[in-house]
Amino acid sequence: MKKEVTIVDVARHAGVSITTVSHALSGNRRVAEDTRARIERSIRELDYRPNPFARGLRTERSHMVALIIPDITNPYYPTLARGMQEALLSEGYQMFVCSTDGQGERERTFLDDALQRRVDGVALAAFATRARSLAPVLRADIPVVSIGTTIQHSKVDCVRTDDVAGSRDATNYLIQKGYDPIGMIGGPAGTSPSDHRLEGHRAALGAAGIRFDPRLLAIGDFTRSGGAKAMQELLGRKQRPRAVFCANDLMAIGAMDAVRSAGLRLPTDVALMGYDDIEAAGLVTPALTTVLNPADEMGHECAGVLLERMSQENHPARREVVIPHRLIPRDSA
Amino acid sequence: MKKEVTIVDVARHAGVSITTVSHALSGNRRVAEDTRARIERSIRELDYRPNPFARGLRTERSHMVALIIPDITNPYYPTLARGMQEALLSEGYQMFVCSTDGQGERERTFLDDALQRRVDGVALAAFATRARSLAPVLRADIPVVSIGTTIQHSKVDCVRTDDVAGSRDATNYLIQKGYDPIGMIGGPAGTSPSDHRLEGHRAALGAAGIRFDPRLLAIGDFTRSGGAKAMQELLGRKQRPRAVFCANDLMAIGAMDAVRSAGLRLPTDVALMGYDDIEAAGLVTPALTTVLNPADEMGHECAGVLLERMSQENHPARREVVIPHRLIPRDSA
DNA sequence: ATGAAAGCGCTAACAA
DNA sequence: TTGTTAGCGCTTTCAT
Repeated sequence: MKKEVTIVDVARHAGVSITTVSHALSGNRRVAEDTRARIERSIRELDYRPNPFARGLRTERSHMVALIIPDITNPYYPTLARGMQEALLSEGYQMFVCSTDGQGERERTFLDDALQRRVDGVALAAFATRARSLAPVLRADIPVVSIGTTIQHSKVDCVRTDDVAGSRDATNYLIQKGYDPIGMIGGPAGTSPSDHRLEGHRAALGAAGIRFDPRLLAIGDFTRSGGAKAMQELLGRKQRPRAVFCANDLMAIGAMDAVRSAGLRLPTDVALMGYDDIEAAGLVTPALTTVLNPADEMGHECAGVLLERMSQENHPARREVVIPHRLIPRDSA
Repeated sequence: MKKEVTIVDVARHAGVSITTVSHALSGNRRVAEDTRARIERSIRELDYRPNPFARGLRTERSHMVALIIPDITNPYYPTLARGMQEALLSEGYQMFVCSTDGQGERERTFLDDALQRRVDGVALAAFATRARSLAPVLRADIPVVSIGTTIQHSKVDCVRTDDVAGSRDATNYLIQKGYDPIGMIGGPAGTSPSDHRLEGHRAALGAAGIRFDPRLLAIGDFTRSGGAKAMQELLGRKQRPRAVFCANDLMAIGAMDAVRSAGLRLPTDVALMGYDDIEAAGLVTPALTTVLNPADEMGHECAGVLLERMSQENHPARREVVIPHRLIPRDSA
């Protein structure tokens, strides 16, 4: 294990002080052209890489952000992660991804770990999180962007789609197609995307003069198997829905499984809609009619919002970015 | 922005020296039971979190590892990433994921970034990488584990499945089912998984006394659209294959697309096999017959191998872990 | 346009 | 069993 090259080595090699090397690197003050050239040559020749620990110790910045998501095997999130990382990389930030995999307490664990590692920002796509578990992060003045959910706190930015409108559109689509009755598979109550998607669903029914019937609603956990179970439930009830709007694609795909195992046909016996437009939505048969929730763009926006906050001392006003959704008609409804 | 709590604050609050606090934290030397209790109480009361920069500056360890993968939207990799992170977290390591998205030069960029950030280990699932671009990492004595590919270097561990045997099994399965002729969609030549999967394919044909016909081979890039294009090519050739073994599931799914757009039926006109058993393999219609390449377990093993190397000073012998594969018969062949 | 030097918060060698 | 202290490699204030 040979010794690491430090700024001292570079300074000596270039015949300047370490101060000058530091400034040549950071651009924080003017350095004569030829001096800078000499320094750059030394850096190259010695293969010098500034030590991030020493740097961080002084500056209290890690150039790291944490992305906390509920389920990395839900293809929506890798796409989001990629969009976000793309934008961060170009500004010299790295990102680490924490998947809580449905374990609520892991969200706090991850938040804690992020704090401990002195991340410069946090993006949170969380179901279980209340503002309370964010308290330590906010106290540390670390920028937070909430994905998909508005968090009521003056310092938490938000990037989301209009879930209410998206679900209204979806349900309207089913209404216009003439399906009756129309059911829904929602997410756990109290999590914001669930609540909003249910709200939009009810709004559309209401506007069409249809009474919302709680017996046509089942609850899943946003996974495929959760969707299957919820669909089984619906199929077992007295009044079986003719069409079902599912709060995400994964549950819709699970619902397909259940419809098939019940010996029913899609979409002849039961029509189905999802939400997100993950890639699998186009792969399944029949291809899933769904609402596009542009993961890639969401990721980009999250990065943008965080970068803005991380770059300046003066705190800009709270931002709430709403990304447009779009209905994607396919074969399942 | 209030001042951070440091080890000095803890020491003062507990009425001991910072040395003792440090040792209470690291366990590197005995601390009297009541002293330790007092320190722990102070830590809790002050909400102290050791500064990783200061720590890293002294210890030269970041407790970070980098995972470099070719394509995060290929569902195989998120699963692998999760398996790996799971195992790392329990040992106090974090991981950041770099998806090169088919851009060969980004592999080097990421490697460089990892180096700069002083990661303690690197897991590399790379196509484009030659030992040469690993040189700086190896020079820095950073443990590297190669995923899926044996890299000829005494210090690079490897975790992989037996791709040759897996593809042999797959092709044998097609032979036994009586399909004839049997084609293949491979990956770019020169990348190890491609080469091995092709090798196994040819071995199976050879053992069955079937001559390998290069006109039954097309090359894709491991993506869905690449698979579709390759399949189109095969369908356009004079001798159309009756069954096609694809080097991964994503390409097999793409091949399905192509078969359908050509107006042919699956598996009646063309049978298809994949490799990996990603979740989508069970979702498509007909469900894809494939070879299980256990991503989760691979991730765990990678973490294990890295942790072992990172934990000890004495360098254990090079390790090559081979994870068993398994054929998953479904409906596409 | 450049340097000298303080100090960020920790670990570990040395001392008691 | 505990404490004193010298750095780790950098940024930045204050000088020149």
